[in-house]
Amino acid sequence: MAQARAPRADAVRNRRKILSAAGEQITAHGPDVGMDEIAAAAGVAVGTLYRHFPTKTDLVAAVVAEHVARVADDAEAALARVASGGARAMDELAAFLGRVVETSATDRAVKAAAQTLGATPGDRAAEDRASAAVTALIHAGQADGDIHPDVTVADIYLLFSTAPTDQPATARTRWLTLVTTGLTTHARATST
Amino acid sequence: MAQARAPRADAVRNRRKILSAAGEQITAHGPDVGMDEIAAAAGVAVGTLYRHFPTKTDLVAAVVAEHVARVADDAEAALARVASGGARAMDELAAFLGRVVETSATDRAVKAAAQTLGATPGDRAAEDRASAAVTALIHAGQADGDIHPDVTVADIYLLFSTAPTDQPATARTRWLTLVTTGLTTHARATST
DNA sequence: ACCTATCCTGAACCACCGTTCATGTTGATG
DNA sequence: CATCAACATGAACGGTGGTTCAGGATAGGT
Repeated sequence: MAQARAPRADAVRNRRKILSAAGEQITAHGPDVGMDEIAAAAGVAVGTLYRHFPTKTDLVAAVVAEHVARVADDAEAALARVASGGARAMDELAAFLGRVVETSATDRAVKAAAQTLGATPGDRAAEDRASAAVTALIHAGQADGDIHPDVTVADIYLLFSTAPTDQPATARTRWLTLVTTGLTTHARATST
Repeated sequence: MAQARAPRADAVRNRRKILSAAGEQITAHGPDVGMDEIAAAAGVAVGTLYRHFPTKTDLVAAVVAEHVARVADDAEAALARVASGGARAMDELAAFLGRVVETSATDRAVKAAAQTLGATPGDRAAEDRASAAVTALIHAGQADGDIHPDVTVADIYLLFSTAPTDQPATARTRWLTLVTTGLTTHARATST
Protein backbone atom coordinates (compact mmCIF):
# COMPACT_ATOMS: atom_id res chain seq x y z
CA MET A 1 0.00 0.00 0.00
CA ALA A 2 2.62 2.58 -0.90
CA GLN A 3 1.20 6.06 -0.70
CA ALA A 4 0.63 7.27 -4.26
CA ARG A 5 2.56 10.36 -5.27
CA ALA A 6 0.66 13.59 -4.69
CA PRO A 7 -1.16 14.84 -7.80
CA ARG A 8 0.39 17.63 -9.77
CA ALA A 9 -0.72 21.17 -9.07
CA ASP A 10 -2.19 21.82 -12.52
CA ALA A 11 -4.12 18.56 -12.30
CA VAL A 12 -5.79 19.70 -9.10
CA ARG A 13 -6.56 23.07 -10.66
CA ASN A 14 -8.07 21.45 -13.76
CA ARG A 15 -10.16 19.07 -11.75
CA ARG A 16 -11.75 21.99 -9.96
CA LYS A 17 -12.30 23.92 -13.16
CA ILE A 18 -13.91 20.91 -14.77
CA LEU A 19 -16.19 20.29 -11.83
CA SER A 20 -17.50 23.82 -11.69
CA ALA A 21 -17.73 24.13 -15.47
CA ALA A 22 -19.75 20.92 -15.60
CA GLY A 23 -22.21 22.25 -13.06
CA GLU A 24 -22.56 25.57 -14.84
CA GLN A 25 -22.92 24.13 -18.31
CA ILE A 26 -25.50 21.54 -17.30
CA THR A 27 -27.49 24.17 -15.45
CA ALA A 28 -27.26 26.61 -18.34
CA HIS A 29 -27.68 24.35 -21.36
CA GLY A 30 -29.73 21.45 -20.04
CA PRO A 31 -28.86 17.94 -18.89
CA ASP A 32 -27.59 16.89 -22.32
CA VAL A 33 -24.58 19.14 -22.77
CA GLY A 34 -21.82 17.36 -24.55
CA MET A 35 -18.47 16.65 -23.01
CA ASP A 36 -16.98 18.95 -25.63
CA GLU A 37 -18.92 21.94 -24.34
CA ILE A 38 -18.01 21.21 -20.75
CA ALA A 39 -14.38 20.87 -21.71
CA ALA A 40 -14.45 24.15 -23.66
CA ALA A 41 -16.09 25.96 -20.76
CA ALA A 42 -13.39 24.63 -18.45
CA GLY A 43 -10.67 25.77 -20.85
CA VAL A 44 -9.46 22.22 -21.28
CA ALA A 45 -9.47 19.47 -23.91
CA VAL A 46 -11.88 16.56 -23.83
CA GLY A 47 -9.13 14.11 -23.04
CA THR A 48 -8.51 15.88 -19.77
CA LEU A 49 -12.08 15.30 -18.74
CA TYR A 50 -11.56 11.59 -19.22
CA ARG A 51 -8.32 11.64 -17.30
CA HIS A 52 -10.16 12.92 -14.23
CA PHE A 53 -13.48 11.18 -14.74
CA PRO A 54 -13.47 7.86 -16.60
CA THR A 55 -17.01 8.43 -17.78
CA LYS A 56 -19.63 11.14 -18.06
CA THR A 57 -21.61 9.37 -15.38
CA ASP A 58 -18.69 9.72 -12.99
CA LEU A 59 -18.40 13.41 -13.76
CA VAL A 60 -22.06 14.07 -13.05
CA ALA A 61 -21.86 11.96 -9.92
CA ALA A 62 -19.01 14.15 -8.71
CA VAL A 63 -21.05 17.29 -9.35
CA VAL A 64 -23.96 15.87 -7.42
CA ALA A 65 -21.66 14.89 -4.58
CA GLU A 66 -20.56 18.51 -4.29
CA HIS A 67 -24.14 19.65 -4.00
CA VAL A 68 -24.91 17.05 -1.38
CA ALA A 69 -21.92 18.18 0.63
CA ARG A 70 -23.19 21.75 0.48
CA VAL A 71 -26.60 20.66 1.75
CA ALA A 72 -24.94 18.76 4.57
CA ASP A 73 -23.01 21.88 5.56
CA ASP A 74 -26.23 23.87 5.52
CA ALA A 75 -28.01 21.36 7.73
CA GLU A 76 -25.17 21.28 10.22
CA ALA A 77 -25.08 25.07 10.37
CA ALA A 78 -28.81 25.14 11.09
CA LEU A 79 -28.38 22.58 13.82
CA ALA A 80 -25.53 24.57 15.36
CA ARG A 81 -27.76 27.64 15.49
CA VAL A 82 -30.38 25.69 17.36
CA ALA A 83 -27.89 24.07 19.72
CA SER A 84 -26.49 27.43 20.70
CA GLY A 85 -29.98 28.40 21.79
CA GLY A 86 -30.31 31.15 19.23
CA ALA A 87 -33.12 29.67 17.17
CA ARG A 88 -36.17 27.44 17.41
CA ALA A 89 -35.69 24.01 15.81
CA MET A 90 -38.93 24.06 13.85
CA ASP A 91 -38.08 27.43 12.31
CA GLU A 92 -34.57 26.39 11.38
CA LEU A 93 -35.81 23.17 9.85
CA ALA A 94 -38.46 24.96 7.81
CA ALA A 95 -35.95 27.52 6.60
CA PHE A 96 -33.46 24.79 5.72
CA LEU A 97 -36.07 22.89 3.76
CA GLY A 98 -37.00 26.05 1.93
CA ARG A 99 -33.39 26.47 0.90
CA VAL A 100 -33.24 22.86 -0.23
CA VAL A 101 -36.25 23.38 -2.47
CA GLU A 102 -34.78 26.52 -3.98
CA THR A 103 -31.40 25.03 -4.71
CA SER A 104 -32.94 21.89 -6.17
CA ALA A 105 -34.94 24.13 -8.45
CA THR A 106 -31.75 25.84 -9.57
CA ASP A 107 -29.89 22.58 -10.03
CA ARG A 108 -32.70 20.57 -11.49
CA ALA A 109 -30.84 19.96 -14.72
CA VAL A 110 -28.00 18.39 -12.77
CA LYS A 111 -30.46 16.13 -11.02
CA ALA A 112 -32.03 15.20 -14.34
CA ALA A 113 -28.65 14.38 -15.83
CA ALA A 114 -27.80 12.23 -12.84
CA GLN A 115 -31.04 10.32 -13.16
CA THR A 116 -30.66 9.78 -16.90
CA LEU A 117 -27.14 8.43 -16.48
CA GLY A 118 -27.85 6.49 -13.33
CA ALA A 119 -25.21 8.47 -11.48
CA THR A 120 -25.14 7.81 -7.75
CA PRO A 121 -22.68 9.80 -5.63
CA GLY A 122 -20.33 7.34 -4.03
CA ASP A 123 -20.01 9.83 -1.22
CA ARG A 124 -22.26 8.32 1.40
CA ALA A 125 -20.44 10.31 4.07
CA ALA A 126 -22.04 13.63 3.13
CA GLU A 127 -25.47 12.07 3.01
CA ASP A 128 -24.94 10.67 6.47
CA ARG A 129 -23.87 14.05 7.80
CA ALA A 130 -27.03 15.63 6.42
CA SER A 131 -29.17 12.84 7.80
CA ALA A 132 -27.68 13.16 11.25
CA ALA A 133 -28.16 16.91 11.37
CA VAL A 134 -31.75 16.75 10.17
CA THR A 135 -32.52 13.97 12.61
CA ALA A 136 -31.27 16.12 15.44
CA LEU A 137 -33.38 19.04 14.24
CA ILE A 138 -36.46 16.85 14.11
CA HIS A 139 -35.91 15.54 17.61
CA ALA A 140 -35.43 19.04 18.93
CA GLY A 141 -38.62 20.16 17.21
CA GLN A 142 -40.48 17.23 18.66
CA ALA A 143 -39.15 18.05 22.12
CA ASP A 144 -40.49 21.58 21.65
CA GLY A 145 -43.85 20.09 20.76
CA ASP A 146 -43.80 21.61 17.26
CA ILE A 147 -43.27 18.56 15.11
CA HIS A 148 -45.49 15.50 14.97
CA PRO A 149 -43.92 12.63 16.99
CA ASP A 150 -44.21 10.16 14.11
CA VAL A 151 -42.04 12.13 11.71
CA THR A 152 -38.61 10.75 10.77
CA VAL A 153 -35.74 11.73 8.49
CA ALA A 154 -36.96 9.19 6.02
CA ASP A 155 -40.18 11.18 5.75
CA ILE A 156 -38.30 14.36 5.05
CA TYR A 157 -36.24 12.63 2.41
CA LEU A 158 -39.33 11.09 0.88
CA LEU A 159 -41.07 14.42 0.68
CA PHE A 160 -38.19 16.56 -0.51
CA SER A 161 -36.51 14.19 -2.90
CA THR A 162 -39.39 14.98 -5.24
CA ALA A 163 -39.79 18.71 -4.72
CA PRO A 164 -41.41 20.42 -7.72
CA THR A 165 -38.33 21.84 -9.39
CA ASP A 166 -40.08 22.65 -12.63
CA GLN A 167 -42.65 24.98 -11.14
CA PRO A 168 -42.50 28.76 -10.68
CA ALA A 169 -41.37 30.20 -7.37
CA THR A 170 -44.87 30.88 -6.07
CA ALA A 171 -45.86 27.27 -6.67
CA ARG A 172 -42.74 26.04 -4.91
CA THR A 173 -43.58 28.17 -1.90
CA ARG A 174 -47.14 26.90 -1.82
CA TRP A 175 -45.83 23.35 -2.11
CA LEU A 176 -43.53 23.90 0.83
CA THR A 177 -46.40 25.23 2.92
CA LEU A 178 -48.62 22.27 2.09
CA VAL A 179 -45.93 19.72 2.83
CA THR A 180 -44.64 21.37 5.98
CA THR A 181 -48.15 21.57 7.35
CA GLY A 182 -48.36 17.80 7.30
CA LEU A 183 -45.33 17.53 9.58
CA THR A 184 -46.75 19.79 12.22
CA THR A 185 -48.18 18.84 15.59
CA HIS A 186 -51.62 20.13 14.66
CA ALA A 187 -51.95 17.51 11.96
CA ARG A 188 -53.08 13.99 12.70
CA ALA A 189 -52.57 11.01 10.44
CA THR A 190 -55.83 9.92 8.87
CA SER A 191 -54.93 6.42 7.75
CA THR A 192 -52.55 3.55 8.46
CA MET B 1 -63.49 21.25 -45.62
CA ALA B 2 -64.54 18.06 -47.31
CA GLN B 3 -64.79 15.20 -44.90
CA ALA B 4 -61.61 13.14 -45.26
CA ARG B 5 -62.09 9.56 -46.31
CA ALA B 6 -62.36 7.14 -43.37
CA PRO B 7 -59.05 5.46 -42.48
CA ARG B 8 -58.49 1.92 -43.58
CA ALA B 9 -59.26 -0.90 -41.16
CA ASP B 10 -55.70 -2.22 -40.90
CA ALA B 11 -54.45 1.30 -40.29
CA VAL B 12 -56.70 1.64 -37.27
CA ARG B 13 -55.61 -1.76 -36.01
CA ASN B 14 -51.94 -0.90 -36.39
CA ARG B 15 -52.35 2.43 -34.66
CA ARG B 16 -53.75 0.67 -31.62
CA LYS B 17 -51.05 -2.00 -31.64
CA ILE B 18 -48.37 0.67 -31.87
CA LEU B 19 -49.83 2.68 -29.05
CA SER B 20 -50.03 -0.22 -26.64
CA ALA B 21 -46.68 -1.63 -27.70
CA ALA B 22 -45.07 1.75 -27.12
CA GLY B 23 -46.47 1.90 -23.61
CA GLU B 24 -45.37 -1.63 -22.81
CA GLN B 25 -41.89 -1.31 -24.26
CA ILE B 26 -41.17 1.98 -22.54
CA THR B 27 -42.40 0.61 -19.24
CA ALA B 28 -40.42 -2.59 -19.66
CA HIS B 29 -37.15 -1.38 -21.17
CA GLY B 30 -36.88 2.20 -19.89
CA PRO B 31 -37.62 5.58 -21.44
CA ASP B 32 -34.96 5.19 -24.12
CA VAL B 33 -36.30 2.28 -26.12
CA GLY B 34 -35.62 2.73 -29.78
CA MET B 35 -38.32 3.09 -32.38
CA ASP B 36 -37.10 -0.20 -33.81
CA GLU B 37 -37.95 -2.09 -30.66
CA ILE B 38 -41.36 -0.52 -30.39
CA ALA B 39 -42.05 -1.36 -34.01
CA ALA B 40 -40.93 -4.95 -33.52
CA ALA B 41 -43.10 -5.34 -30.43
CA ALA B 42 -46.06 -4.02 -32.40
CA GLY B 43 -45.36 -6.44 -35.23
CA VAL B 44 -44.84 -3.61 -37.65
CA ALA B 45 -42.03 -1.89 -39.54
CA VAL B 46 -40.48 1.39 -38.41
CA GLY B 47 -41.94 3.23 -41.35
CA THR B 48 -45.43 2.46 -40.11
CA LEU B 49 -44.65 4.17 -36.83
CA TYR B 50 -43.80 7.31 -38.71
CA ARG B 51 -46.91 7.08 -40.81
CA HIS B 52 -49.03 7.30 -37.67
CA PHE B 53 -46.81 9.52 -35.56
CA PRO B 54 -44.56 11.99 -37.37
CA THR B 55 -42.08 11.94 -34.55
CA LYS B 56 -41.14 9.98 -31.46
CA THR B 57 -42.30 12.90 -29.39
CA ASP B 58 -45.75 12.64 -30.91
CA LEU B 59 -45.89 8.94 -30.18
CA VAL B 60 -45.01 9.39 -26.54
CA ALA B 61 -47.45 12.28 -26.28
CA ALA B 62 -50.20 10.00 -27.55
CA VAL B 63 -49.32 7.36 -24.95
CA VAL B 64 -49.44 9.96 -22.22
CA ALA B 65 -52.77 11.24 -23.51
CA GLU B 66 -54.22 7.76 -23.11
CA HIS B 67 -53.11 7.61 -19.51
CA VAL B 68 -54.53 11.03 -18.78
CA ALA B 69 -57.85 9.96 -20.24
CA ARG B 70 -57.86 6.94 -17.96
CA VAL B 71 -57.22 9.11 -14.92
CA ALA B 72 -60.03 11.41 -15.97
CA ASP B 73 -62.40 8.46 -16.21
CA ASP B 74 -61.34 7.34 -12.76
CA ALA B 75 -61.95 10.75 -11.25
CA GLU B 76 -65.38 11.03 -12.82
CA ALA B 77 -66.32 7.58 -11.56
CA ALA B 78 -65.28 8.55 -8.05
CA LEU B 79 -67.33 11.72 -8.27
CA ALA B 80 -70.35 9.77 -9.49
CA ARG B 81 -70.09 7.48 -6.49
CA VAL B 82 -70.16 10.49 -4.18
CA ALA B 83 -72.98 12.21 -6.02
CA SER B 84 -75.15 9.14 -5.74
CA GLY B 85 -74.74 9.38 -1.99
CA GLY B 86 -72.93 6.08 -1.71
CA ALA B 87 -69.56 7.38 -0.53
CA ARG B 88 -67.94 10.17 1.45
CA ALA B 89 -66.07 12.67 -0.73
CA MET B 90 -62.91 12.68 1.38
CA ASP B 91 -62.64 8.91 1.22
CA GLU B 92 -63.19 8.77 -2.52
CA LEU B 93 -60.66 11.51 -3.09
CA ALA B 94 -58.06 9.79 -0.95
CA ALA B 95 -58.66 6.48 -2.71
CA PHE B 96 -58.46 8.15 -6.10
CA LEU B 97 -55.19 9.82 -5.20
CA GLY B 98 -53.84 6.51 -4.02
CA ARG B 99 -54.63 5.02 -7.39
CA VAL B 100 -52.97 7.93 -9.14
CA VAL B 101 -49.78 7.37 -7.17
CA GLU B 102 -49.75 3.68 -7.94
CA THR B 103 -50.29 4.09 -11.66
CA SER B 104 -47.72 6.85 -11.92
CA ALA B 105 -45.27 4.49 -10.25
CA THR B 106 -46.03 1.86 -12.88
CA ASP B 107 -45.82 4.31 -15.74
CA ARG B 108 -42.93 6.35 -14.51
CA ALA B 109 -40.78 5.47 -17.50
CA VAL B 110 -43.44 6.89 -19.79
CA LYS B 111 -43.46 10.08 -17.80
CA ALA B 112 -39.68 10.25 -17.96
CA ALA B 113 -39.71 9.76 -21.72
CA ALA B 114 -42.32 12.50 -22.09
CA GLN B 115 -40.22 14.88 -20.07
CA THR B 116 -37.02 14.12 -21.95
CA LEU B 117 -38.70 14.68 -25.30
CA GLY B 118 -40.77 17.63 -24.20
CA ALA B 119 -43.95 15.79 -25.14
CA THR B 120 -47.10 17.56 -24.05
CA PRO B 121 -50.43 15.84 -24.72
CA GLY B 122 -52.39 18.10 -27.02
CA ASP B 123 -55.45 16.63 -25.37
CA ARG B 124 -56.40 19.38 -22.97
CA ALA B 125 -59.96 18.03 -22.90
CA ALA B 126 -59.08 15.02 -20.73
CA GLU B 127 -57.11 17.17 -18.34
CA ASP B 128 -60.07 19.49 -17.98
CA ARG B 129 -62.40 16.57 -17.27
CA ALA B 130 -60.08 15.37 -14.51
CA SER B 131 -59.76 18.87 -13.09
CA ALA B 132 -63.50 19.38 -13.00
CA ALA B 133 -64.16 16.09 -11.26
CA VAL B 134 -61.46 16.62 -8.66
CA THR B 135 -62.66 20.16 -8.03
CA ALA B 136 -66.13 18.84 -7.36
CA LEU B 137 -64.73 16.22 -4.96
CA ILE B 138 -62.78 18.86 -3.10
CA HIS B 139 -65.80 21.11 -2.72
CA ALA B 140 -67.88 18.22 -1.47
CA GLY B 141 -65.20 17.31 1.03
CA GLN B 142 -65.01 20.89 2.20
CA ALA B 143 -68.80 20.99 2.59
CA ASP B 144 -68.49 17.88 4.77
CA GLY B 145 -65.90 19.69 6.84
CA ASP B 146 -63.20 17.13 6.04
CA ILE B 147 -60.93 19.11 3.75
CA HIS B 148 -59.18 22.36 4.62
CA PRO B 149 -61.03 25.32 3.02
CA ASP B 150 -57.89 26.72 1.37
CA VAL B 151 -57.20 23.64 -0.73
CA THR B 152 -57.64 23.85 -4.50
CA VAL B 153 -57.16 21.55 -7.50
CA ALA B 154 -53.93 23.35 -8.21
CA ASP B 155 -52.65 22.14 -4.84
CA ILE B 156 -53.55 18.58 -5.66
CA TYR B 157 -51.82 18.84 -9.00
CA LEU B 158 -48.78 20.42 -7.38
CA LEU B 159 -48.52 17.68 -4.80
CA PHE B 160 -49.20 14.70 -7.02
CA SER B 161 -47.22 15.76 -10.03
CA THR B 162 -44.20 14.98 -7.88
CA ALA B 163 -45.26 11.69 -6.34
CA PRO B 164 -42.25 9.48 -5.52
CA THR B 165 -42.50 7.01 -8.38
CA ASP B 166 -39.08 5.54 -7.80
CA GLN B 167 -39.71 4.41 -4.25
CA PRO B 168 -40.99 1.06 -2.96
CA ALA B 169 -44.68 0.56 -2.28
CA THR B 170 -44.41 1.11 1.47
CA ALA B 171 -42.70 4.45 0.93
CA ARG B 172 -45.36 5.50 -1.56
CA THR B 173 -48.05 4.70 0.97
CA ARG B 174 -46.28 6.66 3.66
CA TRP B 175 -45.86 9.56 1.28
CA LEU B 176 -49.56 9.53 0.53
CA THR B 177 -50.37 9.61 4.23
CA LEU B 178 -48.04 12.53 4.86
CA VAL B 179 -49.36 14.54 1.95
CA THR B 180 -53.01 13.77 2.53
CA THR B 181 -52.68 14.79 6.16
CA GLY B 182 -51.73 18.29 5.07
CA LEU B 183 -55.00 18.67 3.19
CA THR B 184 -57.12 17.78 6.15
CA THR B 185 -59.20 20.12 8.29
CA HIS B 186 -57.12 19.37 11.38
CA ALA B 187 -54.09 20.91 9.79
CA ARG B 188 -53.41 24.63 9.89
CA ALA B 189 -51.03 26.46 7.62
CA THR B 190 -47.96 27.61 9.52
CA SER B 191 -46.63 30.21 7.15
CA THR B 192 -47.67 32.55 4.35
C1' DA C 1 19.89 22.16 -15.69
C1' DC C 2 18.10 17.69 -16.55
C1' DC C 3 15.00 13.97 -16.57
C1' DT C 4 10.79 11.45 -16.33
C1' DA C 5 6.30 10.32 -14.63
C1' DT C 6 2.39 12.78 -14.88
C1' DC C 7 -0.63 15.27 -17.37
C1' DC C 8 -2.74 17.50 -21.52
C1' DT C 9 -4.21 17.78 -26.43
C1' DG C 10 -7.74 17.11 -30.04
C1' DA C 11 -8.60 14.75 -34.28
C1' DA C 12 -10.57 10.50 -35.21
C1' DC C 13 -13.48 6.52 -34.08
C1' DC C 14 -17.59 4.20 -33.47
C1' DA C 15 -22.04 2.90 -31.96
C1' DC C 16 -26.49 4.30 -31.59
C1' DC C 17 -30.94 6.19 -32.97
C1' DG C 18 -34.34 9.03 -35.06
C1' DT C 19 -35.83 9.69 -39.57
C1' DT C 20 -36.56 9.15 -44.70
C1' DC C 21 -37.97 7.24 -49.11
C1' DA C 22 -38.20 4.20 -53.15
C1' DT C 23 -40.56 0.12 -53.63
C1' DG C 24 -44.01 -3.43 -52.80
C1' DT C 25 -48.67 -4.62 -50.80
C1' DT C 26 -53.59 -4.34 -49.69
C1' DG C 27 -58.15 -2.68 -48.38
C1' DA C 28 -61.99 -0.44 -50.23
C1' DT C 29 -64.87 1.53 -53.99
C1' DG C 30 -67.75 1.01 -58.30
C1' DC D 1 -62.83 -7.98 -60.75
C1' DA D 2 -60.34 -4.02 -61.71
C1' DT D 3 -58.36 -0.02 -60.10
C1' DC D 4 -56.03 3.11 -57.18
C1' DA D 5 -55.29 5.63 -53.19
C1' DA D 6 -53.94 4.40 -48.79
C1' DC D 7 -50.87 1.90 -46.34
C1' DA D 8 -46.71 -0.97 -45.06
C1' DT D 9 -41.84 -2.29 -45.64
C1' DG D 10 -36.94 -2.00 -44.13
C1' DA D 11 -32.44 -0.84 -45.78
C1' DA D 12 -29.93 3.21 -45.78
C1' DC D 13 -28.73 7.91 -44.17
C1' DG D 14 -27.06 11.61 -41.25
C1' DG D 15 -26.07 13.62 -37.09
C1' DT D 16 -24.96 13.44 -32.53
C1' DG D 17 -22.07 12.48 -28.64
C1' DG D 18 -19.41 9.59 -25.68
C1' DT D 19 -14.89 7.63 -25.80
C1' DT D 20 -9.98 6.57 -27.25
C1' DC D 21 -5.04 7.15 -28.00
C1' DA D 22 -0.62 8.51 -30.11
C1' DG D 23 1.89 12.30 -29.66
C1' DG D 24 3.41 16.65 -27.30
C1' DA D 25 3.98 19.58 -23.05
C1' DT D 26 5.24 20.46 -18.14
C1' DA D 27 5.61 20.14 -13.16
C1' DG D 28 8.60 18.74 -9.69
C1' DG D 29 12.20 16.19 -7.77
C1' DT D 30 17.42 15.43 -7.95
